[in-house]
Amino acid sequence: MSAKALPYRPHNHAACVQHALAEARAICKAQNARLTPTRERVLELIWQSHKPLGAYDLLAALADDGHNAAPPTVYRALDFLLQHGLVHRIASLNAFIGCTHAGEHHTSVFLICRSCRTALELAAPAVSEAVCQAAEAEAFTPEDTTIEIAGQCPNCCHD
Amino acid sequence: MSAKALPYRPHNHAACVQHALAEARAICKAQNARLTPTRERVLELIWQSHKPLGAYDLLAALADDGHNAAPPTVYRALDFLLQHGLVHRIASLNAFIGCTHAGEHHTSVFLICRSCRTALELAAPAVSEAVCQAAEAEAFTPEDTTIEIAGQCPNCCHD
DNA sequence: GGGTGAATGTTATAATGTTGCAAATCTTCA
DNA sequence: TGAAGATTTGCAACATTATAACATTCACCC
Repeated sequence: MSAKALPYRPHNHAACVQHALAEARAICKAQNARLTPTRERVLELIWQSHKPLGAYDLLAALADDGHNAAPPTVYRALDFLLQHGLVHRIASLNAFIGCTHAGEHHTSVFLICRSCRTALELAAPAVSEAVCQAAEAEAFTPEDTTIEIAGQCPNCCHD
Repeated sequence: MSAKALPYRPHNHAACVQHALAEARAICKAQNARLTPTRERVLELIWQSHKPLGAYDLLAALADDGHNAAPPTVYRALDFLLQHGLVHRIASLNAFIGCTHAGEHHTSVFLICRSCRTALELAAPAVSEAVCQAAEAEAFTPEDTTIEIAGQCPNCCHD
């Protein structure tokens, strides 16, 4: 990863997935959390693309595996992955995507293309900073920040 | 309105509502849009508080009015109000709130208290600016921006 | 190898949002 | 006026997203 692996550019996506899984294993080990087969499989499925996936998409994918799962199975796996910072929930889409900054404390900004549905996660410290200041000016204590920008990615933006 | 009518401070809320309704009528007139009784009633209900309301809350409130409405009634009214910039949707809550900057072009930031559920809408130009720059740096064309900060408002924040 | 807590399976249901079509209402213009 | 056309509403069914409650299985630890 590192250095501008833009999701909408061609790239070795298998490596992307492998990297994410390896990092997840390391993080879970460090936190003494159990990355069970179901949880790992859900994470892998989420990483199959850079497009956010719905819980029921994941459910269908598990069904294709032969795993006859019910909704709670997926939601529980997602809760676990969210809790450990391995995936993010995209509120404006009711969907989930792999975290590209797992392990680091960060406030993410998501650029979500309405054409190809690819989502790019940015750390965007300047945005975080501005948000914190705005909150502080209102004596508000931020706990959780949702920043999602829908629009056109460079690939899909034909003026 | 104007000059810091903070929603979590005591204020003449009836005036708040009246102001919002008057402005809505003016905006619709100017845009040649029909603010029908149902639409106006939904807007008024949304303005009953500074807490975002769910579509089914509105549905229940309409039922209390004696208006035996089905979900599409509410969702259509909400679509209209959204389209004309009279309300906002809070994606992280699946809920709706009156717009305090109706008529102005703006990217809003919402400060949403997890304790009292009050939501404050800010114009926050510095945040908008930072977001635009982050998007531009990725050659991304923003169309719609969702910025929602959950946390504790000054009233509810007891260290 | 039995006790304990975590994880999963299973069934049902809640909450949120949409589609499609018919009836009513408003607007327009001859 | 009054009929054509467009907008709005009523209504029934359904689709999607998420959770509750309880039983069962599994992993771990002595």
